[in-house]
Amino acid sequence: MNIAEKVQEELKAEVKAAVLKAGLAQVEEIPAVVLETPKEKAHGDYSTNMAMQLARIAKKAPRAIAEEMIAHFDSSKASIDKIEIAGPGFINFYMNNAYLTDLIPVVLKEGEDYGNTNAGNNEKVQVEFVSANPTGDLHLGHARGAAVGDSLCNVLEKAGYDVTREYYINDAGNQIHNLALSVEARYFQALGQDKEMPEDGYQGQDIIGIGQKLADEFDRKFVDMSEKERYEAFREYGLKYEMAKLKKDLENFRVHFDVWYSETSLYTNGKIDEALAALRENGHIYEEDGAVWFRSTAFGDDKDRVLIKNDGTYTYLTPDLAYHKDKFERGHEKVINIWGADHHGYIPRMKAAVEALGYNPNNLEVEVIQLVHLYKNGEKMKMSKRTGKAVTMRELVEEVGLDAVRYFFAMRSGDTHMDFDLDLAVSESNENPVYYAQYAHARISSILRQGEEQGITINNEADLLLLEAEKEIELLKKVGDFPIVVAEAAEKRIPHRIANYTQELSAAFHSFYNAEKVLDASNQALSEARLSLIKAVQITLKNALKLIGVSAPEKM
RNA sequence: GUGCCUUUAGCUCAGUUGGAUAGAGCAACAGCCUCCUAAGCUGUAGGUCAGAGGUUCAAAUCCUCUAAGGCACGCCA
Repeated sequence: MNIAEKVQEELKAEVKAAVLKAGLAQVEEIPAVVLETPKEKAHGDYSTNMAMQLARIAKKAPRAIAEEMIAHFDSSKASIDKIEIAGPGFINFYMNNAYLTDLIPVVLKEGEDYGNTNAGNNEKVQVEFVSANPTGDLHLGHARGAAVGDSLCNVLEKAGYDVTREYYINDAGNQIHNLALSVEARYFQALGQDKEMPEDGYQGQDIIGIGQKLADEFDRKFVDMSEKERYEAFREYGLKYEMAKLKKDLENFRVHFDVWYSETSLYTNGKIDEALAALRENGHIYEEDGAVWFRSTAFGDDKDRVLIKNDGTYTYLTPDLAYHKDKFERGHEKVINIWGADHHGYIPRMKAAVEALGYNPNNLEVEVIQLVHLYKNGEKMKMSKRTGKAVTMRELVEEVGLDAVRYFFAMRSGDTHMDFDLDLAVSESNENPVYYAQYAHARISSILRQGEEQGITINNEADLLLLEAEKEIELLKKVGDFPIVVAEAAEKRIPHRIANYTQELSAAFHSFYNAEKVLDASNQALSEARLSLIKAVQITLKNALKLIGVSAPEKM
């Protein structure tokens, strides 16, 4: 348990003890102790609303209850300096902040592990994200999903969950069929022959590129093949090419997957049949109009869903539910899907399927990522995937820079519609929030370098109790919050909380930097203590930025 | 028409167990570099938390209704 958490736990225990000693309520009546950090510094370091919560149980006025509680407080036990009653009945605690200096050696020692907790209890969590069809370039929406998904995975890992990152490759359905036909058309076109694109073909530049590449490399080799052979060749080549590109783009986006799960494998290894058999056995399947249906309405869906079309092929849902069955069979306790907003209507049927297959639908969590609108020169940019006009993830990164893109997406909760201001993201100025945190890191690095030049370095014997200025204490508190923030972000699946935190921590540092000088040749002891402090800040900031996939530069 | 998401400062957004005077960045205004990076700091101004009811000691937060914008409602994926 980290230090800040420990202090809070002690305090909570004392609050509870005081209620009991004052005879205000029975043990089982006491609500969970809520400690919060008041927005106003004047309201102390922590406050609790216990007195107000007890008003009904103890049948007394909140302020009177607070009085009695304070009378029974053992201040020595929980590093409390002063207690006050305020407002309608808040009890404010002013802590003895000496404990905070204990934090620094811990951070320095843990280094990149600082912030790790076992809040997740090693729970096995599988996160599926991006999972874009391998039929074209990743676009803006995928970039957001990738950024949010990756950050969430990082946060979960740091908070002690056992995370598997997974990409579901839709390599079996209609879209691959269309990909093959699109490649074929582009190939013939590259050879100067007339060939129309299929109706639902992929118009993207990259497919034109494949056609050209095949023409350059193999010339007329495919023209002479049988149609079937040619189709198979293009299908395979197109898929391989697209997947390689996808993986590379994601690597360049600092996103890594543990498992690339092939939809086709569900066909070949019998998982689809197994899933269908399981549903049939449980009586959730019926036939009508020549099709096989899943009675998903029995599990809260608004209509039943076709699993096998009357032409004998599966709908998209069928392999996907087999995939989800497999996710749980592999022992994942929680399965998290990160889906684009355009798929949100799909959630009830997948939850229904999970339940029908015998699993708890609450263990399937779907995080919906809302659309991104790109703005340039104050105008909204129009885009369409069908015509291949969408801005790709690669273009976005090239234009804006990776750190800025990751940061912009990490800043915002995934479930809000987002406006992405290209001009702001591109600007290398104080208008761009990504530099705020990076600049803090670079500044610290610079001070540490200069300290070494001046012979003032971090010293394990430094007297950290010298750190008592207001800005120092605030900065230390922020550093101490980090493990709690990570755990909260993980539990609530809100990775944007981390981006938020980097701003808070940076703000505390910049403010400290302007108020106090770190390197002071005339005060070696204080300089050493402050060096330790900023080193701890640097470590924390770097760890936080790493969680959201943003680099921590030494110089800017 | 039905379901889901959104609506908070001029703009982009935090506010995720209901708490005290609703916050940050940008934009605006006024200051701060003989001093560790001014991509910074300090201060000022800026709000009917879309609207109306309700729940309670207390609501931006929970419930109901209304409005506006977005997305989805396929034997497509």
